[in-house]
Parts: sequence; C-alpha cells; structure tokens
Amino acid sequence: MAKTGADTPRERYRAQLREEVKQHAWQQIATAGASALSLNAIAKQMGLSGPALYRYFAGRDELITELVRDAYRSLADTLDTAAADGADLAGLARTLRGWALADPQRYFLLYGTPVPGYHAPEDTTAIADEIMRTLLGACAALAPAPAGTPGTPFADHLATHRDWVGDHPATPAALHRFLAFWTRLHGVLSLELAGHFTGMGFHPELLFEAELDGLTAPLS
Amino acid sequence: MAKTGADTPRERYRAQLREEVKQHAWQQIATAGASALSLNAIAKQMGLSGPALYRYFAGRDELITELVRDAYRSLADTLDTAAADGADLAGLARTLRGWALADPQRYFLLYGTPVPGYHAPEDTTAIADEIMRTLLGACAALAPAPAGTPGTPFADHLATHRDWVGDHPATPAALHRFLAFWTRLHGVLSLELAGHFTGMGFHPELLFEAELDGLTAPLS
DNA sequence: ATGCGTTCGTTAGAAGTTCTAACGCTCCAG
DNA sequence: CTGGAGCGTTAGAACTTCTAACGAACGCAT
Repeated sequence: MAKTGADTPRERYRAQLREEVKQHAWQQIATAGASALSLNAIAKQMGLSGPALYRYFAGRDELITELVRDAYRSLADTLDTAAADGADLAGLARTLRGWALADPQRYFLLYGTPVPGYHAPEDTTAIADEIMRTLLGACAALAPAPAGTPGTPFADHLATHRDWVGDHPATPAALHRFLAFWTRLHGVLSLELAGHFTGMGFHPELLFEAELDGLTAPLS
Repeated sequence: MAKTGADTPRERYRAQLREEVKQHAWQQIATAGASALSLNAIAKQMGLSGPALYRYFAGRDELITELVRDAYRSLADTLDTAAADGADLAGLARTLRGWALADPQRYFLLYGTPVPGYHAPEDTTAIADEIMRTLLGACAALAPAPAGTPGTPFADHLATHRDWVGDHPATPAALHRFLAFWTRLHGVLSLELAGHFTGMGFHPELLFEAELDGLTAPLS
C-alpha cells in the first residue's frame, strides 16, 4: 500500500533530507511569509551550502509546490479524520478553524493571494477537490428543509450549473449551503488571520460561531 | 485646502515623477503580483538607471506603503462618491465588487495575505477606518428589524465590545450586519479573484448577489 | 572484497535584486 | 551670475536563484 518506496539507502536518505528541507521551509514561511522563502538560508541552516539543495528540488517553485501539496494533504486528512469521528458540519468548521489558526501562513498558502503567473499542478487541485467533497458531504448530511420550502434563486442556478460537483448526489440546496459555508468561513478566517480584527475589541471566535449558526439553519 | 503644495518647479517635477513611478508599479503589480515588484525594472522602464529612484522613495517598502495608501484612498473615495450618489448597502456592495474586479491585485494588496513583519502606518489604517464608517453608515441606514425581534447573541456581545465603532451611533444589530457584510463579501470576492471558482461552472456574480440578499434581509 | 558508476556536496560564476557611497552635472534661487 | 541644493550617474557590497564543473563518498554488482 505504501507507495513510500524508500528501499535503497540512497532513496531513504533523499526522502529524509527533503523532509528536513520542507520543515525548515515551513518554519521560515511561518515567520516571514512565503514570499521571503530563501533556499540559501535553508541550506545554511542545515549546514550545507547553496546549490546543494538543487539535487533535491528543481528550484524554489518546486519546493513551494511541494509545500502546497503537503498543506492540502494535511487539511484534507484533518477534515477526513474529523468526519470519520462523526463530526457534523459545525464540527468540520471548527476543525478547519483550528487548522488555520495553528499556522496562518499555511492557510494563506492555500487560500491567500495568488501569484498571477502560477498554475497549480493537477494533483494539488485533486486534493482540493477531495476537501470540497468532504465538506459537501457534511452539507448534504444536514436535515433538509421542510417540504414545500422554496429553494433559493441561486440554488436554482446551481441546479443547472453543477459541473464541479461530479457525481455527488447533493441537492442544489446542499450545493448552495456548501458555497456559503466555504465563502463565509473563509471570509471570517482570512480577515482574522490577516489581523484585520486586531484592536476592534470583539472576539473573532464569536463572529465565527455566529456565521456558523446562520450556516446550519435553513438558508435565507 | 490642497496640501498638494507643488510650488517650486522642483517639487512639481518630484511629485510628477513619483506618480509616474507608482503608475509603472501598479502595472507591474497587476501582471506579476506585489511580491515581484522590482525597483530596478521600473527604473529601466522609465529610462533611468537603478539607484535614481532612491531620491524619490526610501526603498521598496516605502513605495509599497505608498501604493497601499493610494489603494485605500481610491476605495474610500469610490465608496464615498457612491454613497453620496444615494447608493444603499447593496449599491455599495456592487461598487466594492466592481472596484475589486477592476484590479484584483490592488484588492489583494489591501485585504490579501499579510506580510508577517509588516505593520501598516497610522494614516493607512485611518483610511481603512473611513471605509468601515461608510459601510457601517449604510448598515445603520437599513430599516431596523420590527420591534420585538430578538437580537442575535453576537449582537449582544457587540453591544459591550464596540471600542472600534468610535462614536458612531449604530445599533448592535447594525454592527453585526456590518461585520457579516464585510466578511461574507470578502469571502466571495477573494475566492473569486484568487481563481478558486474557475472551472466550477456557476456564475460568481450570482453567488455574490445571493449573499447580498441574505445581508439585506434581517440577520438570522 | 573490490571496482565502477551513480549520486552527493562543493566551489566558481552568471544574472538578478535592493540599497549605499561618491562623483559630476543641472538647474533654481538669491 | 554665482553658489548650493537636488538629480542622475557609475561603482560596489551583500544578497538572491540557479548552472556548470569538479572531487569525493557511497553502494551495487561482480
């Protein structure tokens, strides 16, 4: 099952050193942001000199892509295990918040300001889709609105624009709920993590919970 | 009134060249992002060489700070004139969306991923406060909920945590509405501008309008 | 156990970047 | 018209990513 094929000592060493590089990179990102990531500094921290890291990463971009992949993987696993432990939509929301607060720059690496030229490779978007499916499942698992409740106009639009859903059997109302869930929680989280609430006096967690309340109730 | 005191020819020239630098900087930011902004490239584009720009900006950081200030000023003015033209909360929301779509990287410069070390100078946060006040005013101008409607729990919290409001006579419900307005619209906008909706098939504008509908109705 | 070849880490260097220092030139003010 | 302030230049330091060439170490196969 493990495709972590580290049979030969060389491959084992290689994998280990790559991990160590990534660990230093995360530390550097957390303290100075992703744009300030320096291969040279990492090499120096590890006791080797400059170009040595190019044996392990084709360049700065590949390292960052690898970090993005790991971050997506970490979030997907965190949400999946929470869901497996019986977390409902609200539980997943709090899990997401905890994950984001644990390392804001990691969250921003996934959902922050995009670099205009950069296009994410196929497999990272695949993990992003997995995350969406997990959350969408929790949205679909909520008790549906009582029969006769009129659907939202946007849900009607989603009923005919659900390419992104794949074969998930979610109702348009669930799709609308998922998009509201995603965008609202991202809105609160990203502004909080960016420090736009500091000095305002209120507790961001309470705003998060207030939004969550509106999200688990029937959508207006 | 105009503190734009460009009396002497030198000061006039200086101000003009600063503007030209900023114009090139915006162009460069729009195409490659703020992190890729290069003083050298701007100098080359303008026909002068490298260190010449240090007569006009103390460094890259001061240039970026100036751009942030201009961006805040632009957004504040755009919203203020819209409000002066009688725009209500929904109108201001659409104005905000138009402003953001016109130059996504400018929006991200204000509300995107923060640089861990950086602290915005006093005056930029003052303009940010002005923007908040404009939007808060539009929230307060909405028809209040019918008497007897129970306030949200978060509004109760805001009733005792309103340091940030200054002396604005907004009700706790209006404060809650403003925060929901800000975070929800930022959520939709930032994900849309970051390209996270591309390929999903639905129209982001309709999601924006759906969120706006929920925002102008009484909050849950 | 002993080559031999792959892989590793090194230094050297090119092409960038920001930013400082020192030097003329130009233009404006008194 | 002359002195000084301001402007733009080149030189250079200290960085960055990344390529190229070299020696050394390691492990696999014989």
